Amino acid sequence: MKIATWNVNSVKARLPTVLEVLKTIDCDVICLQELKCETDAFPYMEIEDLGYEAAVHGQKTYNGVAILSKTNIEDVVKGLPGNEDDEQSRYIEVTTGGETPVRVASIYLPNGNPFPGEKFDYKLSWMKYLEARASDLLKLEEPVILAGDYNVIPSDDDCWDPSVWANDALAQPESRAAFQRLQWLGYTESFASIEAKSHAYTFWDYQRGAWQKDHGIRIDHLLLSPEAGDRLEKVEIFKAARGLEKPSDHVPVIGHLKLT
DNA sequence: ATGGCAACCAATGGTTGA
Repeated sequence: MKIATWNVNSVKARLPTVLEVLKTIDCDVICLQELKCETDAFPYMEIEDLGYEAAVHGQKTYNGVAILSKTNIEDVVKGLPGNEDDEQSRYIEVTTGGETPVRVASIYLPNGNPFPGEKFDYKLSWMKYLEARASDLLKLEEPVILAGDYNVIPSDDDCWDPSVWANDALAQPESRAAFQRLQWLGYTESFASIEAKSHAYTFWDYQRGAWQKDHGIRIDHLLLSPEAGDRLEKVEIFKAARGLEKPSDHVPVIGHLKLT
């Protein structure tokens, strides 16, 4: 199984680009974030034409997450369980995969800037609910994949210049600790576990020529339960997506799992 | 000199993102 996570930064504003990239990477499951459209406005037809079923949790203007799968999607959960009062569409979870079912979540974790402040508090609170849900999902003892834009730079080696990010919500010790706690629960951070490369990025700002200078950060991650982590074969960052016309500022991260 | 980009909604600018 090939599974990807990708923050598209508006599915409507760059639909041709999105469809082209999805065709190129040809994954079985795709987790999308920052749709910036309401659930009913999602381009279901175009996505179905590529062979995908779609589960969508959208909202007007901001946020919005989806999971696309080439096999049947079941047991859809919209919103982070336990955090039902959250009005922002940042979490969707499904079971898919056909004969070898996997539980998959598409996550758009709050940015948290400016730090410190209310938005940072919201980020940390959201991460606590995510940790509780992640813990519950382990009890399934099945392959679980928590995929998304975590808005966390795990270490100083995951950005081009730590000093630039020192006061940013994405690199705060509290953000990193909350991300680390997911791994202490038993989840494997795919890229770090088998690529072990520093200064590999998944996001480059539109500003200041960040892409041309390779001033990026690594904030899009695939976290795997033990049942999925054992079957991880390869992780790719589809960097070419950032060089296309009208690109998203994020690129897809793709995990290859050998599921029997 | 401390910005510079892009999307969105609404409106010819403000908000948000990372």
